[in-house]
Amino acid sequence: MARKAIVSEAIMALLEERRQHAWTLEGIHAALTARGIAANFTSVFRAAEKLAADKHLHKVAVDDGRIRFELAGAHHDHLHCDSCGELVPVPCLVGNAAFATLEREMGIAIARHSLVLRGLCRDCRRP
Amino acid sequence: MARKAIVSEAIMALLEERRQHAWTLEGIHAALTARGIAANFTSVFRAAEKLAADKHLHKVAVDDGRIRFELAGAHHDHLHCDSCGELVPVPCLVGNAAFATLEREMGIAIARHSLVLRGLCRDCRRP
DNA sequence: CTCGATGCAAAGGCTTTGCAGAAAC
DNA sequence: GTTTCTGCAAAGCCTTTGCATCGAG
Repeated sequence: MARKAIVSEAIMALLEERRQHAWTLEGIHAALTARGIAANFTSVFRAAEKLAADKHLHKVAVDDGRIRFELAGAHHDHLHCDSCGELVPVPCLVGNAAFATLEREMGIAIARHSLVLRGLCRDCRRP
Repeated sequence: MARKAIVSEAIMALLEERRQHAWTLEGIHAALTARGIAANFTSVFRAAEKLAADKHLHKVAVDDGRIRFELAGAHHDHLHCDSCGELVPVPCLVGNAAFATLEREMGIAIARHSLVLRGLCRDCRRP
């Protein structure tokens, strides 16, 4: 190491505070700025990519085309709300047994997965 | 209707021939070109979007950031191969009972879902 | 004439890279 | 000095839109 990774540390600290929230780069950047860490957007991008490469963060893709980052750790899936666009964490619905069966039947190897539900979050369901 | 939707029909014909394949716009465009239908890329984009809006096609998002289109119809999920990048159709692993339980427990409404597995497809698993 | 489909060009949105400067060792 | 992080600017990539034109009714 040759220099203190301020941006990376700030990102990790931010995401630790909301352990299951999935952030866009823009969201991370805005949140850091809001707390007085005026990091450059590119620096946020590079730090987040590095953290993801180092397995500290996960990248999540949803249909709106924007990548989101969240803390690696206890696995969970997501509900992408059709109304407000939030990506809400939900417990994982898929059991290991299902994966093992599928691997055997199809001859594939499953390393991880991403389940994105579409519908309405709790708040948007009852307006 | 005011004019024959040649591009839309060509897209539907193409996707009907490989019912579970998920196509990028670029892939559709190339395939149409290859079979002598020199449609403009924009026209492919608009036709595909319209077909998706009309529920004839589904859009699938994966981590590489490129949207894919496939025939709507019998639901299935996908394996995104870490090696070759193909999006391979696999049978759905999630039961309706699981969704119903989750809806009740979390107060959400689930309309549909997208499960993308990451790992190795059959061909890439044994090189 | 009217309405939707098409083509070409250009703009958009978000992601990614190049390069120079700064900081820790 | 070496290495890594940071910032600014610019490029890239794919998606999307504007505008003029074409074609079927």
